[in-house]
This record gives sequence, structure tokens and C-alpha cells, in this order.
Amino acid sequence: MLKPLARQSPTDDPAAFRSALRDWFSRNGKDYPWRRTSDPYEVLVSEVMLQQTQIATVLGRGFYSRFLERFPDVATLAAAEDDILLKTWEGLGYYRRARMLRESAKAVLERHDGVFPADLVGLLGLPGIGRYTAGAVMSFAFDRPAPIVDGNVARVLARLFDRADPIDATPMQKWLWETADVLLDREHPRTFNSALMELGQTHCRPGVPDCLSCPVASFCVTKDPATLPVKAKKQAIEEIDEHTALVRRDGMILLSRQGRGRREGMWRLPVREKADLSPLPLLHRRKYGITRYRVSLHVHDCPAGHPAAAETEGDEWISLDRWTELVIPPADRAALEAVLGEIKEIA
DNA sequence: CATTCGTGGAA
DNA sequence: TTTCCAAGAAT
Repeated sequence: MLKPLARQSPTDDPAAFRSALRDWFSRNGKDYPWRRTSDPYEVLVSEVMLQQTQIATVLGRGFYSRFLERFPDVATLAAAEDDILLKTWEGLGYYRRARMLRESAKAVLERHDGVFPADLVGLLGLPGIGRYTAGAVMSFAFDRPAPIVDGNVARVLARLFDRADPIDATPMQKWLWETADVLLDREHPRTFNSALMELGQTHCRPGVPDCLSCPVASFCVTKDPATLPVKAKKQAIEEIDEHTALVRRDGMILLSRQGRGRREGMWRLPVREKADLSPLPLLHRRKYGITRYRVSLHVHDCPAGHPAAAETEGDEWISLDRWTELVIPPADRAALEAVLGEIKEIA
């Protein structure tokens, strides 16, 4: 491992650590749209979108700008209907985030007279806002001192202090938050928190970090950063099959709106029993992952009179000219495009 | 406290 | 190809 030997950890000289981090960030910090605003609403939207989601996805595919165009302020979002809200979120995943963001907007209007609370307790009281997001809004929007610990910060701190305890276990979580709070530059909370996270994306990245050019390498006592952080839990992936019916009638197809639970409110190909569909021709097959499952999605050509074509709860006939406008998960959308495209070519 | 909730890009 | 995992929160 090529890394300059450090004799001291950040807590040995916090002021020097903060200064080094701030200097580096002031010269190398990236220019994201949410760093150009101090509007807590715009900051919150970015933070919720970025939960477990990469910056490249949120920015590159236009989710952030599109969302703010459609819902420019708290009042607009609070009044948003499900379909338009989900359509704006389509492809981002974790769709519950969108609904909770709207509930937060409602709460700001109703409980705070339309003004975002500028304290941790007030922010934590809003739906979908946990410890990290509350600290992010506090520091990024209001530039007020509050620690944040996300995946980046956890990795950076575990390496700086050479802590091999599992970062998802309670004792290490407690230590991470305490350490983030102790290290926090209370004169420059926005810059400090931004810098700590960005250090985790650039130099102190997962796997093998780039310690040679790290601005705080002289504060980092880790011996083998590639082995950190340690994570305890990893669940086994389960393979499952999903059999769906492509049913057509008079320029319409049968689609099914999802009820409570996963991808609630979105439209999918109707899922049926494998035994009913497997005798029918297989039009398409693709794999996609969702949570701890690897799903093999099968699309069968199902005649309108077939028992599997019978309508069940949530099923509706949708015009072939209109289906693309619905809110549809990426896997189903891709399968539909492939299958209907083929049919159109034959016809 | 363990599990659930999506998706896609990169190692 | 498989595996990891990314600005987490709710239950």
C-alpha cells in the first residue's frame, strides 16, 4: 500500500485537519446544482433523490432539473397528484421517497406555515427525513452545524481512524456519528460536510483509494485502506421467476396497477401462475434485480380467451397508443417495448 | 434489530 | 458474468 505514514489522527489536531480539508475542497470541489442554492426545498429534493442513488443517475438522466421544473416549490409539490409525481420519479427507484417528499411538503405548509424548520428536531419530524438528511439540510441549506454520516463519511472515518468494526452495527454507528460531530468545522459546516463526502467519492473511494494525492493523508492512520470499511450483513440473492401475460384485444393490452407494497401505483404486465402460462409461447425474457431478488421476467403470448387472460384486481385495458405514458418500472417497460415492437414489425 | 424498498453503473 | 453498492429511512 502506497500511503504516506501518518503519526496523528484528525482528532490530534482538528483545526489543522479542517483547514486541510477546506483548502482542498475550495480548490477542487465540484459544481453541483444543489451547491448553487441555499433553498432548503431544493436542497431537500436533491438529498432525497440521492438517497442510495448515484449522482450520475440523478444529474445525467435529468431527474433533478425535471422534478424542480414540475414542482418548483413546496406548495406545488404538496398538491401533486400521484401519477404525475410517480412519472417524474419513474426509473429512480425507491418510489416511497417521492410520496414521503410530498408528505414533507404538506407538513411544512401545515405545521410550519410554509417555512422550512432550521433545526434538527423540526427536520427529523418530517416524513422521509432521517438523521443523515436532516443534517444535510441543516448544513447544506442553512450552513448550520450538524454532523452527517452517509456511506462516504463512514468509509472516510473508518479509514482515517483505522476502525475495522462493522459500520452497520450499532456501536460503530454511534462512534461514527460522535466522531463526525467532534470533527465538524462549526464555523464552516456546509463546506466541511461537503468536503468530507466528496473526499469519499474522489480519493477515499470504495475499493482501492488514491492515498497519494489525498489532502488529508497525513491525518490518516489506516494501514490497509482497501480492507475498510468492514460491513457485516450481506443477504443471499434469491432467484425467482416471474411469468406475465401479454394479452391483446382491439388495439389494447391488459396491464395491471400495483396495489400496496412494492412499486405501488405503477403499471406492470399482469403476473400469472407459471403453470398457466408456461404452455404458451414465450415472447420475451429478461433479468432484473430488485432488493434481494434476481428476477427472471417472462412474457408469454396469451390469447384473449385463455384463463390466464381473465382480469383480476387492478387490471385494466390500455390503448396501445397510450401505454407509454403510464408509470411503468424499467424492466416491464423494456419488455413491453421489445415485445410490442416485434409485433408491430410483423403486422 | 433485521428486513424491505429499485435501479443501474462500475469493479 | 457476478458482485458490489450509491448523499438512507421506515417498519
